Amino acid sequence: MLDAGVRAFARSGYRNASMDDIAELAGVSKPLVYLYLNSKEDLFTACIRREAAALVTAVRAAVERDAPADRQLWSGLSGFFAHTAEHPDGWTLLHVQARTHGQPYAREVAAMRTEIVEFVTQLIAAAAREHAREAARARTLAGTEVSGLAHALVGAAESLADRAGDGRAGGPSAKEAAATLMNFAWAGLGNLLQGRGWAPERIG
Amino acid sequence: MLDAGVRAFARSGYRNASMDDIAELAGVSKPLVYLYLNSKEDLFTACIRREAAALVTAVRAAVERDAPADRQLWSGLSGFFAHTAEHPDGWTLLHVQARTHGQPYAREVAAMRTEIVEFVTQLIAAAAREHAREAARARTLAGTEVSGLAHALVGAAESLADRAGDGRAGGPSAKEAAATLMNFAWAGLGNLLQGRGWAPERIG
Amino acid sequence: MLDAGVRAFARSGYRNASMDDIAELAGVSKPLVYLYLNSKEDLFTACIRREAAALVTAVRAAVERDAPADRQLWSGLSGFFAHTAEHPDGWTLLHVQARTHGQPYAREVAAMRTEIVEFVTQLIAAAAREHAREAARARTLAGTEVSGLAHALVGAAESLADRAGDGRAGGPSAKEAAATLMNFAWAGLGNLLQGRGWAPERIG
Amino acid sequence: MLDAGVRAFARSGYRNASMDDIAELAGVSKPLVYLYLNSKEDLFTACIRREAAALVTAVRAAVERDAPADRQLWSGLSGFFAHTAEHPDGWTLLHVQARTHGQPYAREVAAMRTEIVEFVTQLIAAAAREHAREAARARTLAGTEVSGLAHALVGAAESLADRAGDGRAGGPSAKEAAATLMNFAWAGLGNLLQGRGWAPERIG
DNA sequence: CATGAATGAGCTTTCATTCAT
DNA sequence: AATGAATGAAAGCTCATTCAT
Repeated sequence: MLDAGVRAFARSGYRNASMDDIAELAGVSKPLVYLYLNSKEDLFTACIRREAAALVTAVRAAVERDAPADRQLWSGLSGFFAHTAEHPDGWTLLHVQARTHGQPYAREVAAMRTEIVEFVTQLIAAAAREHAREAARARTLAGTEVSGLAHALVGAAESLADRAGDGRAGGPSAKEAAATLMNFAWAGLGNLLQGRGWAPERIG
Repeated sequence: MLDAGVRAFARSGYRNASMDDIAELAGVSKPLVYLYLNSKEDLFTACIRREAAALVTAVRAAVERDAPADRQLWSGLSGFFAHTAEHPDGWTLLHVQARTHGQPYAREVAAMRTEIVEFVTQLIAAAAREHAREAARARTLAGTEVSGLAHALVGAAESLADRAGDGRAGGPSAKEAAATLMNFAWAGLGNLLQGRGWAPERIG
Repeated sequence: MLDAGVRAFARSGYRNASMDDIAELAGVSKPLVYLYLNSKEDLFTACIRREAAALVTAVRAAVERDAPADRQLWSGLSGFFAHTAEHPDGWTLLHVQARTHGQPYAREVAAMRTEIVEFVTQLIAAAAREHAREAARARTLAGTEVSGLAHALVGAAESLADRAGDGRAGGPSAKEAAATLMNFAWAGLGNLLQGRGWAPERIG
Repeated sequence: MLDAGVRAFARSGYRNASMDDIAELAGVSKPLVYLYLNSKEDLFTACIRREAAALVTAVRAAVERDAPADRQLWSGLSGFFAHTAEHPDGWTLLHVQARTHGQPYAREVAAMRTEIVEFVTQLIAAAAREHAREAARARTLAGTEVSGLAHALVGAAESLADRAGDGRAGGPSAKEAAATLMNFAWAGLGNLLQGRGWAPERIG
């Protein structure tokens, strides 16, 4: 029944998907939907929560604990791309629809996002510590720098996931996408740690 | 009058924003809205077009022509973040709402996005050429690599712009966001050019 | 200006014809229409009155006074068919549109119709008197009989006029239509006068 | 529910009768009307079809098969007048409203009318054959003459029915109206068959 | 005298939501 | 537990009508 909701909401949008459609898609009668999920808003919330939980769970399960930080990040990204590719409706629901319809829903996915960003932040911090052990003149990163990188990384990942779900099959595989992203992000991190970050020095 | 449309659509979504609301917000009567913009769909299209044009214009104006490629990219990003921060409703309209409601609108912003991605692609290619002049053992980038980088960069920028418009003031300034992104992407470009990309195989 | 009204009302119907259409058709601005004819209802009424007057005038002018009654009737019918064929919009306005939209307008054309029916009634009565002078055993007609014939005659004439205006050119000419009608009506009158009317005698 | 539609449409006209009015008249809520009859147009069509079928059925039932042709015609006319007098709204719907509002509806009643005209045509032809058996020097009628007579007869009948439905009680009864019409038309037929038609040339 | 600009009111249609069964 | 039947409320759109110029 939630399946029907996710699918309908993802494909038609919250307003366009009617409760009739959803009930029919689920193969049950409309009042039954109301019995289990009190209202359209509640149904939408329930769908979002389920998809958010599924996504977080998938990413968590994909992460190779006890591996080096970069490897953990890479495996997490792989898991993320694999899950969004396998559940395009769920991803659309979270990343497109939930954001489109005001506060209660947007907050719901914002919470999930924060969770992921924090996880990435910790990985980056761990990587920085690892790096510090190995390299001599490593500098310490400010919190905002780490957080900035994490946000950018997550943002780029979301973008790639959107692009993959655009319907054109034959795009990059989940692991390829993850590798592409690591190429950019990890290099940036390394440079930053060695004091070779990019800066608009030429400005007054 | 378009202002009212942009604001209402951005905040309530296309379906939820009623023509009554928009008319009231614009301080005019509903029939007047229909007199100037023939239908709700036309109004939506007009809003999207205006905001897309404004954004592209702003970015174009911000780019420092004749500067080195990285500097051009940075100034363009700064302009982008400055504009989206100053016009959060316009940005939401383009990036969230227009994508949510079917083909005609999505195509409109897809065109704008393509324009920007191509611009970034050219900058990256130019940077690669500059780099080739300076560094000895620079390798040539494949077209897909450049394009991949451009997409990731634009995607990350969009994400950061979203975050900035979330309403929580005190986020990073436009220039800081641009610098973060440069750090994220430019280093990746450099590493790629020197054949030092990240790859999962290196790890256990 | 009334021309435009007649045409628009006849072709689109009272509700479908908008004041915008009419003003544009008349080549003037809408407020001007309101200046001369206070409202849409007044405009409609004015159109009906004009067309009714024109029709009655045309029929009156066509009647050959001082001729025998049958000849008068025939010439009147000819005039009627000629006028309705030449002014199909006017005829539609009177016979279709005015009847469709409630009391005030329906009454207007009912008055005109009454006038015509009375005229026909008098002609029939005159014919009866003429007949009485010529034929020996003529019987006197009851008022209801005369009136019934007049009504039927006028009704049949209206029907033929409708059929003629249906757009298929090449129908019978006005004079032919009038002759056809005379064939039926006058014979019926003659038979009645000679006591050879049709009656359901066989019923109990 | 169709009753309400017929009544509202007949009295107010298609455009003037609002779905609110109809729903209220039917004692149900507006959405229910839309549930059963999909749109105003469909409701109108359904009303027309029902009334047309009812009228045709009533006329068919009234005709005394196996009686002589004139008797059949008379009984059919009686049935027609009786039905229209008993269902004035239905008659108005068919004869006034359906004709006023464009092709799909007009066609619907045109079909019914054709059916009736053809029935009358056959009766007249049968009468001519009967007449030929009895009278010696009967001439054969051309098809156009028969058809013209049928059209005129039906047209006159329609007109008389309109008059009866005008609301003024005390008009002629159904049988009287039928007799009047028979007098009007049957005599014409007889004269025609005997070559004694009326023609303008006979006069001065 | 004539009009461009503006609106109040109403119409058709849809949909989330609820009872009686 | 499950549903067919019904509705209140609202939305997009149109049009007769009026001022300020």
